[in-house]
Amino acid sequence: MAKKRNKTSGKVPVVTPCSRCPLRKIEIFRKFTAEELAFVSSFKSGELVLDAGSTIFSEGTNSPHLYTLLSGWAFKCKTLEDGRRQLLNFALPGDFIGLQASIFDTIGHSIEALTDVVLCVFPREKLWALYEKHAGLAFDVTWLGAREESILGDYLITVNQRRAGERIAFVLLHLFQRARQLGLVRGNTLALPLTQEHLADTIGFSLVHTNKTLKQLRKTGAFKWTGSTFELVDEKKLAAMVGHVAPVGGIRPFI
Amino acid sequence: MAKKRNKTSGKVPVVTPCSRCPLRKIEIFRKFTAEELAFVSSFKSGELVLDAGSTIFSEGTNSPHLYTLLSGWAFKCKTLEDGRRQLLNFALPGDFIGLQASIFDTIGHSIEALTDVVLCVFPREKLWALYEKHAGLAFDVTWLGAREESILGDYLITVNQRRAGERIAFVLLHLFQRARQLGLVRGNTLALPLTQEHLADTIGFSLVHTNKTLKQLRKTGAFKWTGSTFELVDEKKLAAMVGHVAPVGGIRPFI
DNA sequence: CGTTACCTTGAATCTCCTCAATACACGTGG
DNA sequence: CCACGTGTATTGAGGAGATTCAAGGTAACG
Repeated sequence: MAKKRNKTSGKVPVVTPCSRCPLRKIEIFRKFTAEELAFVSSFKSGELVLDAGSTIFSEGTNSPHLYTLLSGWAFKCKTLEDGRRQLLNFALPGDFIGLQASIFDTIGHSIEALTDVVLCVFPREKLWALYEKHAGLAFDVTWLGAREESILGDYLITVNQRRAGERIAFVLLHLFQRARQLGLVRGNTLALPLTQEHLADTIGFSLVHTNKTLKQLRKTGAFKWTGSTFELVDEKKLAAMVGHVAPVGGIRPFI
Repeated sequence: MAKKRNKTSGKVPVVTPCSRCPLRKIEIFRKFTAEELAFVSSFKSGELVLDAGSTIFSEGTNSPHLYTLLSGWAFKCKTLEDGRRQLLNFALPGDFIGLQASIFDTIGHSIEALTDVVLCVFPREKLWALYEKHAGLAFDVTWLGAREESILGDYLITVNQRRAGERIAFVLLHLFQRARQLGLVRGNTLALPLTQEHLADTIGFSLVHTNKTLKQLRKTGAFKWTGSTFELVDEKKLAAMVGHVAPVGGIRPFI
């Protein structure tokens, strides 16, 4: 893990200015007005670089900061007394992290880095100024919250009503599509930084059963997944297993 | 069902003005400033009265209206091709209905009235004015969205990681606590307008298994539930079965 | 008094879980 | 270089938990 750090540590001292944010080039993100860009630039107070496996937020705590994910993957999860845990959703570049903490003064889930990550840091106390001065950005924040709700609803029905194979197909397709929107897919191949245990905790099955179901799914030839390399061979076939995935499409804000 | 209508039909012609909204008296709702109250009053364009069983929103559609629930119970649900369905969350008086439709231009779930309901109607097109002129109310909208997300997260872990008995205990306790906050509980008794089938579709079990598990739970004596009357006999005992329920507490907005 | 909606129960079956063991890749220290 | 621990993936066997099918019961309503 220490070795991995080297990959990013060279960039650490230089904070990416919002005007040159690499995410702004991605077409699914909406364009800012000059005023909005100026505000967001002043809103951003720094960057946080963390290793894979780090905890970004702990369930039940609070923080003076809000984050957006600039690069890397993370996931939100809740843990039960006896150690069972549930992954709630994944965070990919452009996603907002810690909204609940700002709004309720305590966050209902932990957030953990799945890969090395870079986070943009915003002081929570200025969120109010955003609402007062930039209705468009305020609307964006609501949009991002509503999107989380929408994704959780999709997870809830998938994970509660579908069989093992369908659940796995849903999660894989969902993540692939989100990653593709962000330009993280080359050809049909994606660096998918999940273990089977993460997947098991997402769909609510034991690791063993997840593994056995995955074995069945691989036989269909719809995808290949070895190590951290995921290749979607036949998207339609995978989609057919799911029933339907209603992606939250359209142009989206990213702060 | 037609008979039930009589109960409310006398009130239909008279639209409750926001200044005399009965919900405003309930202490968990935050107080409006005079300006906010005036804006909300002008924002509200009418009331919609529907019988139990009516569909308020259909999955995948849109509407020129936003609603808040003034009285009665409703639930949000998603349906699969083969008819399996998943209840996502319940709506009680003061809850916002149709936010997703306003934000994404299409709603990801249906909403159905569980009892006869009265809804306050707001024109969607004025939502933007709310964001521009009343940052406080805009923040409230975000708050309500984040609360939905928080509740869905609780459902997701409960329904995915806990056993049958725990799931049922969670839902019953959750609903009881929400209803109590709204003054719907007399003594320890609540009019709970759910069937066992609704409960089954909430927790993700078959009706048969839900019924059998419920039978076991009743033996503990923690609650009584016959017909639409629910009595919480021993709250601590019920809470102990759940593990924990983290209620989204504190003062809340209602538009 | 028949219909409808909801609740209850039993029996057979299948899905998924737990326990347990093995295999492989990787990095560490001897 | 090899021995070892650690994290991840894989496989088998037996059992608990949930499903489905099927039948009956009760209360409300017209």
